[in-house]
Amino acid sequence: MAHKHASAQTQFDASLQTLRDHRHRVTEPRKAILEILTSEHGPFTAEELHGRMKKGVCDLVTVYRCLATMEEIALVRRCDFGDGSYRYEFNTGEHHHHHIICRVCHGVQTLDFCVADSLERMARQIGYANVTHTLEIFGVCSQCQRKKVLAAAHAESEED
Amino acid sequence: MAHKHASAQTQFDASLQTLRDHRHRVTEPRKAILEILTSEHGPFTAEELHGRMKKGVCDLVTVYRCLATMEEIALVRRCDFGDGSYRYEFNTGEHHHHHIICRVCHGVQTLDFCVADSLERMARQIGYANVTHTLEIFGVCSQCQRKKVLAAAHAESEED
DNA sequence: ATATGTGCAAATTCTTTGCATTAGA
DNA sequence: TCTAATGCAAAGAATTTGCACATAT
Repeated sequence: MAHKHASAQTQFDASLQTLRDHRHRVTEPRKAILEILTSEHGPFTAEELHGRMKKGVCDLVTVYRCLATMEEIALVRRCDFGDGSYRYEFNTGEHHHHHIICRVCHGVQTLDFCVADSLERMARQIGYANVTHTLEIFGVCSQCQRKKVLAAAHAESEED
Repeated sequence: MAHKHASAQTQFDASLQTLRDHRHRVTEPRKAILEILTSEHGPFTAEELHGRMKKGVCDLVTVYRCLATMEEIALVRRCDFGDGSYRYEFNTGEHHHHHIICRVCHGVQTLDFCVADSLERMARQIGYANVTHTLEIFGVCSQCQRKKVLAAAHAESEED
């Protein structure tokens, strides 16, 4: 229980090895992406990742291609927050978690909670193999609730 | 336990009322969409819905607009099966369920199982209001597993 | 009567693809 | 060396928007 996450450095090194194991080359763009994903928090869109890289490391197209490759070998997981772009996060494998997204401010919080076991067990029971899942939770965060209450106080004619 | 789902007709009628309650008009395109969603199974893409409607009822654009309106008032739920388009299903409210999608044949099966309670309770505990979630499960269905085994038997040089 | 909803066309946005060039193993 | 990876430009696909016209309430 001391430290349940591997260090970012360890994850980064392991991820490069995973690339090699799958006969994929360890290139600058791939390292840059994995560097970010193993050291920073939120899941990122391809564009956000590209924006976070040092200028000129690679093209946005390459980011898309790298992420596709990484998803195939389960190095990253893809999330959908429902706003039209996909987001990617490092796949820690065992230590699975989910996000709760505020529908108002779009803030993201990580939930250290996962229903994977029961879910995937059930899927296997009905004959599925290689089971994975995506789960996102949406709500309105406490801060945005407060703002809403204030706004409602001002214009109280809209509450149907 | 006799019949836990409301009849399609009941759901349809109630959905029209929900439109009225929100001061939205009950139009032909909206009726056509709700007709399909309350009577047919799978979640559908905007294009699939449009294809299922009688010729000439409305434009595809209108389907998109109707679905957006309906999602806002929680008449429908949007699902993402990870293939680039969103799918919509009638939101039965209480009786929540999920899908398991075969990654190979893209078949969809409904799971009469939901983790909503524990999830949403947890989200509320940490201060979120108006909590919802999306959950999709992916796997390889038994039929596709069988085919894969056969294929592997033929070309057994590719297993890394 | 009139604001809301719709059709058509065109724009936007995200993501993918083709092909010549570069660079890891 | 030699195949996999990348850059650039352009295509593709899903969804959204603008504006004139139609239609529920």
